[in-house]
Amino acid sequence: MQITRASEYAMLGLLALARRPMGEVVMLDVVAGEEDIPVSFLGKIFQSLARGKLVKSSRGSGGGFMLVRTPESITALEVIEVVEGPVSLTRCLDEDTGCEHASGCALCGLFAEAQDRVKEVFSGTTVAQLAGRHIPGGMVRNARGRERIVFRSQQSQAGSSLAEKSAV
Amino acid sequence: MQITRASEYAMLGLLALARRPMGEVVMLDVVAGEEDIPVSFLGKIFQSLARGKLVKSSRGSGGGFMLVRTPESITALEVIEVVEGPVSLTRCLDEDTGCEHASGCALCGLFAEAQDRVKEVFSGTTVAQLAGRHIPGGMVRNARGRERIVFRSQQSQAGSSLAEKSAV
DNA sequence: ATCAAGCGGACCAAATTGGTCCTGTTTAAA
DNA sequence: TTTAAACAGGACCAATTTGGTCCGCTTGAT
Ligand code: FES
Ligand code: FES
Repeated sequence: MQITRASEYAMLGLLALARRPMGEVVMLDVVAGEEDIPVSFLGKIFQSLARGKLVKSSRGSGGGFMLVRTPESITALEVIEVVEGPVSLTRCLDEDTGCEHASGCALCGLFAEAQDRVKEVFSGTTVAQLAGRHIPGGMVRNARGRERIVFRSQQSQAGSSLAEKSAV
Repeated sequence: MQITRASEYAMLGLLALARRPMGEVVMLDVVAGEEDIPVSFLGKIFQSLARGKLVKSSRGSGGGFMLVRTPESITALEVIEVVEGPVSLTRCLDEDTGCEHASGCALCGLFAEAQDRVKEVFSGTTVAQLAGRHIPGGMVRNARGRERIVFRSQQSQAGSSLAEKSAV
């Protein structure tokens, strides 16, 4: 269950759609600009999202992407699995390759439990919930070299040294 | 928090030591043979374990490795962090590189929660607990091409198609 | 017809994974 | 005091994954 940039970008992209009225079509570069994601990479990711029936694409002038399901019905786990495939915390838990050490291996049980916990977390969180918590892109993003405007998160993000940099 | 082979081998290696009377010195190739791990790779891993003060090595004839702490006191999390370093579920949670999207990002909170859950699981399990559940290597291992002797795990490992292959 | 968008595949560099191998050093024992 | 057994450490390696880019194709609206 490794979370790569692709999953993160997918989630952020969906959040950008979720912030808008349901059914609104948004162009790729708008989303990419809003969340500061390389547009060509986001294109790839939204292709997966479209294949996974989470968004619908329309081509040509006036085209773009829209949500096909309500943000409340899309869980983070779905998003991750759509973009990363059926991933697992370790190769031992992988469906096809499987565990070399057979069924007696205590580790498999431990790993499986840990994986279940993270799946619980992700399947218990929806895009809508995240959209509610998310401060829209333009305000917050670091943007790889652009100015950073940070205001204190309502989530306790303990030990973050970002607090001092506020209001710069 | 990606679990690679190194972590798995480290755990299995420690289990091999934990099965023996405390303080017994075991050679690398014995452990490797017991758990079916490439001996040269296991050597590397045990170097980390030694640096992490989980095992002590002695060189020369009659040398090998021994536990320096009781199996009850070593948590799975410690082992993983010793061999993998301070790993995180996603790069956004990485200490140094950090999160590009600053403190307002709702995803960070989600990822952090998921990561906390898996850390809970791993820090709540000791080598001793696993050793109790683990069927010793020679009986169970698949051994990349060697014969496989499987008997049903006492852990419910649901959906495992291995059951049919029992007693082959 | 034409232009604006996404589609899809080829391609890419860098990092990581999962090792091997060789040259030490240390230590016990012949 | 050799000598052999065992780990230490570093160099090296191939395969895979990650995080993208690019370009030509198709689709759709005007
Ligand atoms: S074999 Fe990898 S954990 Fe059981
Ligand atoms: S920036 Fe990666 S999750 Fe917040």
